[in-house]
Amino acid sequence: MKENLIQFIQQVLPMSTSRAELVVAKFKPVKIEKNGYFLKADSVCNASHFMEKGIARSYTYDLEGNQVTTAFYPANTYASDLLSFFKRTPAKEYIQAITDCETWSITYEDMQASFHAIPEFREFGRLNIVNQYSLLKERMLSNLQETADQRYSDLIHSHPEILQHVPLKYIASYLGIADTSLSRIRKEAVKK
Amino acid sequence: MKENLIQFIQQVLPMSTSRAELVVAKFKPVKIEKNGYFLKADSVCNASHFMEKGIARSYTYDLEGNQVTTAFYPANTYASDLLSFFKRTPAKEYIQAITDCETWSITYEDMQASFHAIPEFREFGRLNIVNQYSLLKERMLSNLQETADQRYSDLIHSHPEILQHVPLKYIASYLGIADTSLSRIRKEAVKK
DNA sequence: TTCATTTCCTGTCCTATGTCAAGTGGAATT
DNA sequence: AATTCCACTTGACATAGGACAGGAAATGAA
Repeated sequence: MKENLIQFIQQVLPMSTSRAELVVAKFKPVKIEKNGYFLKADSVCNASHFMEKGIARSYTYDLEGNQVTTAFYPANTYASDLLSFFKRTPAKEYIQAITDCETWSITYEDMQASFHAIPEFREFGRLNIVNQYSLLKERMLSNLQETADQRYSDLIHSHPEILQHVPLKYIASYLGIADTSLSRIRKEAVKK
Repeated sequence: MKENLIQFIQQVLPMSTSRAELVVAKFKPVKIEKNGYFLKADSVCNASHFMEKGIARSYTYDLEGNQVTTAFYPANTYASDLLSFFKRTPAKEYIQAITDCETWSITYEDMQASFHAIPEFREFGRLNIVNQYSLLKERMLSNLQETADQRYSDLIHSHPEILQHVPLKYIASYLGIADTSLSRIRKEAVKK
């Protein structure tokens, strides 16, 4: 049942399958319907989710009150507000299901307990955060250095499933451009 | 001697000063002269540094071979290539002293040993990474949503010491703009 | 079905920023 | 002192992307 999660963990930190089964023991299956919320802003993120099926996104609001999509979470990625989860502070973001989703989820308490009991778990936890940090850094660099059409092209090549299910306006704000601009970029891209 | 480091740690994770002294025990003083390197690309980051004095920056090269400054590390911040340090992989970045620097530094081996021995240390380590992640996220959002002159203004207000010591071209590439554009932004800013 | 809403595309015009080339002043080198 | 760099500025022009308004197409509700 938890093969994907186990594989994900072994990819972050190689370990025997028997150890990995210990690590995943406290993850429980959760289903969230399309448009439902994993997390709402101003509440403390109490669970951390591995995406088994479906696509979610995180978003927040800018100063003018517009929604800004900050990340997409397709299957086999890890969805959580790290700051809120680990520091027990109110989240600044919403995490919402774009399609029906199934996850393996673990609460803060269970994770802390497992961190204490299972050295591999805490090492996995640390490396998982470091990986997220690294992905974010690459994304920031690509925002600084690449043009919007390069970033769009990168996104749909690395995660084509996003294009299938996600409204373009979400993708536009994720890329940091107006939805009209994305529309034009797509028009140009078709020509090539 | 290590007051600043101890204060930094207690700010990340409140704990008694006696516990904090355990945590900082393995940090050693290091001096790096202006233009010297904390870390070079392609080597594994073997030490993690708390900036006691001075300013450093990290940089990498873009596809056209231009240097891109990715971060500044003024006093009382934590300078390290997290991915290289924790995953033991070759760094993609250089970390260079912009002025003469003094740091408190710890090796990977000492940190791993202390992680095992001191629960507060590993909790501090995790929260420290989470904080870095959160700062990076805020920076990415400001890159997406704010104009270059807003970002410049944010930077010099939050870290005025950077402007004193750092060549403008480094600041420009950090902000993701051409140095000529930064020059014009500064001209406009003077008027206001 | 019909009506309302949302999503997406397109045209026009505008602004922020990039590119390239030239020039100034200061610091370092000889 | 003369020379060479380097950091920084400035001007002219080009371009990516934003703002706003209008309209087509898809979606959802009644």
